[in-house]
Parts: sequence; structure tokens; C-alpha cells
Amino acid sequence: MRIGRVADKSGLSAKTIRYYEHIGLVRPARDMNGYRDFVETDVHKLRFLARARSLGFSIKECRMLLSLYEDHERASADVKEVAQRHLRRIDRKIAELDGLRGTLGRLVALCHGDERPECPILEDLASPEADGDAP
Amino acid sequence: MRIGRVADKSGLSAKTIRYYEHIGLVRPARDMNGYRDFVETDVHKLRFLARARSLGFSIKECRMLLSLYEDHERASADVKEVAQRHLRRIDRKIAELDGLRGTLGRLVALCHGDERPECPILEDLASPEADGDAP
DNA sequence: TGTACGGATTCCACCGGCGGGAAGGTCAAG
DNA sequence: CTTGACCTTCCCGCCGGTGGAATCCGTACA
Repeated sequence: MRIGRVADKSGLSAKTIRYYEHIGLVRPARDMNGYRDFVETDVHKLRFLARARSLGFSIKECRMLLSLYEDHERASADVKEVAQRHLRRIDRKIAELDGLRGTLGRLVALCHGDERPECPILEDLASPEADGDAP
Repeated sequence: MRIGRVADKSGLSAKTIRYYEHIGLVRPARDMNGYRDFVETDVHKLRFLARARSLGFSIKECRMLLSLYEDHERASADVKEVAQRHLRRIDRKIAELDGLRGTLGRLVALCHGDERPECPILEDLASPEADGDAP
């Protein structure tokens, strides 16, 4: 199967699939003419990768998950640990963004947003003494 | 004032400050010996940039905010729009991460995390038919 | 037979926002 | 005179690809 078809079936772009081969995530065979020749297991792998990436796992984590997937002697604890680490990272990121949203939301609410130059947003940026929470 | 001192005062690294000069955010003078020579307004600008970056604004947005800051004829509406766009971006990102956390959290909860190879996480990655929400 | 076209190949460059580190210049203290 | 703390420029690398150029391959059609 050629790369275009695989792209359609996996949901990844041909570019991305070539990149994944480049970094060793898949190893498709080659035809006489030099074209990549993917078999079903390659497609399956690529779908796995697409799904894992869509859940926010890094390439490195995808590599680990893939090798766990292919290791039928694996312990589910190992998989779970990878996922939990990612979950904690997501939680940290959400907390960080929530903080930003709070601060920024307060500033935006304070700004009149009219033709005048006075602007609490710029004032905060220019002198971030406090957090804007003070009474 | 030399770059090390400015780094301390602004909270940015010397590397970052050089980079900001490179992309035209600051234009410090130079001493006879070639060293950058920052004045107070440079430091002020850099603190402004550090604060804006810490709120998650992109470099491009920082550039806009800085030019609005320096334009005393500005309309606060323009500043507010930049901030609101960023706010919406943050909200989208949070929503996305919340979705990931939901899916991933369910999968992690389902996984026994023991020595056995059975693993709902890998099963989902291998065949993402549904979202895991179906009864 | 020519040729037009869709798809494939390679390679190089670029994105943001820096960080690391090499190779060297400058200056004050000891 | 040397040490050490600075400073300079320069290029490479990170992540996870994307875009584009130049070049093949194979088929369909005139």
C-alpha cells in the first residue's frame, strides 16, 4: 500500500508518516521503484500513533507506548504510569492556564476598551507590582 | 548598564535579552568595547516584555502591546482586543486539555496497573472506535 | 509516440523562543 | 602576569512537524 492511501487510512499526513519513518517509529518496506510499501500492521501502528498523539502524548511517550503495546509480556502498570505522568502534566498545564486566565480576565474586565488611552492592561504590564487581587 | 545587570533587574536571561535585540524588540546602545549599554527605559521595556510573556502573549503580540504602550494616542480598545484574543485562545486550550484529561482519566481509572498485560489504555489506542463514554 | 497529470521520492529550510556551548575579547583584582 | 568574571559573536539543537523545490514513476489520453 502506498503512502497516500496510508495517510487516508491513518489520518496522518504523508509528510508526517515520512517523518515517523525518519525517526524510526515505522519501517515500511520498499517497492522496486523506491516507493514505500506499507502493510496492514504498519497502518495499524500509524493509527495507534495518531490516537496517542491526539491524546497529547509526546513522540517519546508514543514510542514507549508502542513498544509496550507490542510487548505481550508487558505489565499494565507500566502503561498506566506513562499515562498518569501525562495526566499530571495536563493537570499542571490546566492549572497554569487557569491562573493566566484569571489574571488576564481581571485585567480585560477592568479595561474600558474605548477610544481613550488609559488602559489597566498596559499599566499592569508596565508595573506588575501586585496580582490585581488587592482591594 | 551591562547585560548581566539588566538580566537580574528584568528577570530575563542574558540570552533572551540578546535574542530580543536580535528580533528588534530592544535597541540598546553600545560601549566603546562593543558591550551593550542599556538605559533605564530599556530595562523598563524588558520588564514589560517579561511580564507580557509570562502572561502567555506571543512575541508578536508583545511587539504589538509594546508599540501600543509607547503610543500615547492609543485606544484602549486596541489593547483590549489583543488581550481578549489571547484570552479566547487560553479558553480554547483549557477546553482542549479538559477534554484530554477526561478521556485519559477514564482510561487510567479503568487500567488495573498490575503485572498483567491486559490494559484498556493500550486497547483504546489500538482501536479508538468510541470515546469510552458509551454504556 | 508524446505529453499531461497525479502521486511518489529526496532534501533543505522554517516555525517559536530560546538554551548550550565554543572561541575569543575586556577589565579589575591579586 | 594570570586568574576569573564578565562580555561578544556564532552556530547547533530542541519539538513535531509543515512547506516547497527538484526530480521520478506510471498511467491515460490524443
